[in-house]
Amino acid sequence: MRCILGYRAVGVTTACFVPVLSIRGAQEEEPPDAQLMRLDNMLLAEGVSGPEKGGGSAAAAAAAASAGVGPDNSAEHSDYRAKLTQIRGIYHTELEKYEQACNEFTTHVMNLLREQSRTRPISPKEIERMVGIIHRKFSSIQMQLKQSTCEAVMILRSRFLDARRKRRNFNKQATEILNEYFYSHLSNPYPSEEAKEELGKKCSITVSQVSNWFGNKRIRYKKNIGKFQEEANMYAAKTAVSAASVSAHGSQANSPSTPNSAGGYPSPCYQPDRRIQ
DNA sequence: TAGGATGATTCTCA
DNA sequence: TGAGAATCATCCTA
Repeated sequence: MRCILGYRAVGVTTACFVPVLSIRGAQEEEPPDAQLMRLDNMLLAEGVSGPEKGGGSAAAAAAAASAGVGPDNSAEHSDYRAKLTQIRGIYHTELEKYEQACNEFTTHVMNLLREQSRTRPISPKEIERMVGIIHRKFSSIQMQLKQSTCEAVMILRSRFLDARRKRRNFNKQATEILNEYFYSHLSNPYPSEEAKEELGKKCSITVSQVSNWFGNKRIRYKKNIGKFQEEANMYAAKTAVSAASVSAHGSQANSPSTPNSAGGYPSPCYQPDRRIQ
């Protein structure tokens, strides 16, 4: 029996159905359709069930996206996708096994009834009822499989989100780059998507991390301008020196990503009277 | 080890 | 949908 993150595939043998083939079994309630539908929808949304487009990993990628995970390729993300693919694989294998077992068992029971029909009369209704019982039993086991799969996906997802919460401080160079951009655009510290992408590349972080950083920075700057004054002056001076150096050499102004400073951003524009409102 | 710094998440609003 | 604000969780340093 395989186990991923506490997910155990429910094994199936025909033996486990023999004791329940009784009239009492026939009177058991139908599996709740609403619950089954919810499980089906969830498995579909998670990319576990449903049509497989471009392999399980594609479905898992879609599921990762549905888990609020951007299209980055971090180790955590690929690990998440790999585990989701594994869950998907097990789910489909088990589902096939159930279907096969169901068909085999139905045939087996039909044969038994045929044998019995030699000694006693068996009506088509009775046969139909037996087949119905078998199918209902297998359906309830399928539902257990779906429930286990949903649980496994939920556990995987929550662990993934927990992992994301664990943070690492950006390296010094990345913080420098972000600060340089922030203080040189203090009058409008809202980088465009392109700028965010470029900053992300330079700092080896994702675009959403850049957005987070700027969001945090704007608020924290606004809340305590006094505290950041020194930092602002430092970066302003730094950028001014870079700009002066560039103009002295007069050759780097056309660099694609470094329009006005060695840090790659426009000339310093730190002006105490032009800050975030 | 306490407290500040910092990245991430969530909620609200325009 | 992006920004602001509050908050959480972790890191870092004295």
